[in-house]
Amino acid sequence: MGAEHNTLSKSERLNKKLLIDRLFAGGNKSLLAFPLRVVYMLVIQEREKASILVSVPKKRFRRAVKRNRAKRQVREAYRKSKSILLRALEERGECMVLAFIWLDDNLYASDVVEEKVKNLLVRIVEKL
RNA sequence: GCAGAUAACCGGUCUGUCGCCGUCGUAUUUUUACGGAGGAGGAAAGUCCGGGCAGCACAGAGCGUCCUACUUCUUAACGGGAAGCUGUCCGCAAGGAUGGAGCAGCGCAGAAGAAAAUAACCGCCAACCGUCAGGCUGGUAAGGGUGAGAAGGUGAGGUAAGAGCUCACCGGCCAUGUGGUGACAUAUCGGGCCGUGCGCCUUAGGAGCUGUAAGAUCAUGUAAACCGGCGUCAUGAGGAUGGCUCGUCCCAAUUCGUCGGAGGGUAGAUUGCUAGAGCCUUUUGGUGACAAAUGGCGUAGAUAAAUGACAGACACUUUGCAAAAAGUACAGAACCCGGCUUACAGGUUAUCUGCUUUU
RNA sequence: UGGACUAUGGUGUAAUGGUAGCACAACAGGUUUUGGUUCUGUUUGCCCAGGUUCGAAUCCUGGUAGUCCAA
Repeated sequence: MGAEHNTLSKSERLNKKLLIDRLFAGGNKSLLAFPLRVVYMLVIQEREKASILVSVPKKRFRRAVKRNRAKRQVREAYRKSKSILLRALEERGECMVLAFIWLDDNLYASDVVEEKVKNLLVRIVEKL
């Protein structure tokens, strides 16, 4: 696995209820790049270096088609640019859990979303 | 040609790069890697009906409660569908929308109006009283205004005035005949003949409850819940049968303590999970919904939830002389089916209707 | 995913199918030197669209928005 293989398999998705509860319980850092907010937390040891979760509230888009599109855009953007984060984590030997939350009522073009995700990842790496 | 009606169908295509989820094959101890084949809808939506499937409950009868309600069919079933009957409304038409068990009995109907059902306010007529005004007694449903609804309708005869009081026609009801499986239609006859709406009610048919987050298995683990034994406390005939009654069943139940048995919940994994009242072709039966037979097909299975992102080309629509520009609907499986309802850019086919033109 | 329910002035909340009330708020006027209190008056409503009915906030159907429950 490297920068050449920009995969995003099932094991990189966050689906453990306990971890999600801890992530949103409070006290964790969050960054904002409108229309996205990211919440992240360092964890001790997981199978993957970083696992993510994308959330688009039903209040923002009532129709499932638009919700799915927003989630797919964010996932795609993370898949393309996750090497920024992974390299930094590998240097420090730590693991991380992230949650992306959609905040706006409108859809955006894919390149805009990708730019915002990159921006967030770079800022996370800076703050480590 | 234009404008419509009905029914059925489609609802973008191709190429490249990078990915996601099952599955199959090969390699590999596993991890994993490579390759093959596949991967959202007509509504997947709303969750409005009906069923399958699963768990729990369950001797039975009557009543109650709830649902359905023109007829005949269709189906696993339905409140759906088909074909018909009949009333009302819309449309020049093709057609469309919508209602329809029964009326034996009972109740209600604001305001208005004399009166909302064993009708006399005004009016009309007659007798009596009075001085002319009028009063009083009786008859009268033709006229008046109100109202959603006013005592079958129209005409003629008749009468003091009127009145199905009588007659003709129309409507309605009863009986009989004919046609139809039937709703019903139609013909004849008869007696002078039913106010409207809603509800109760009556009749016929039907309905156990919960839902795949059901349920099953595994692993961790042993509770204050369950079962049985023993002891103990107070009460003294009850408890169960989904609302009530009858009937039936239990003969002990309840409190606390103790011993033994059994294994519940939470988080997780696997399963349930996709071959099913399945889809397509042809033929036959049927007006049709649909049914039967023959042949063929293998067709998503996720779980904080995959089926995608980007680029290019084409196609279609609108604007435009052109170049070109803008746009390409509604919408995302969550156990599975049958319907219903709602949303939907644009397009195709068939039959039919109206108008117009030509032959 | 499965199920239950609600929608009435700016806010909270009533109404048996028959004129939509009440309280607070807002506004205007009176009282007061002024403000408050108080008195009088006014304004603003049945989620949307169909249907049943003589008549619908109420009954029925379909939408929209919101709330709750199971986990």
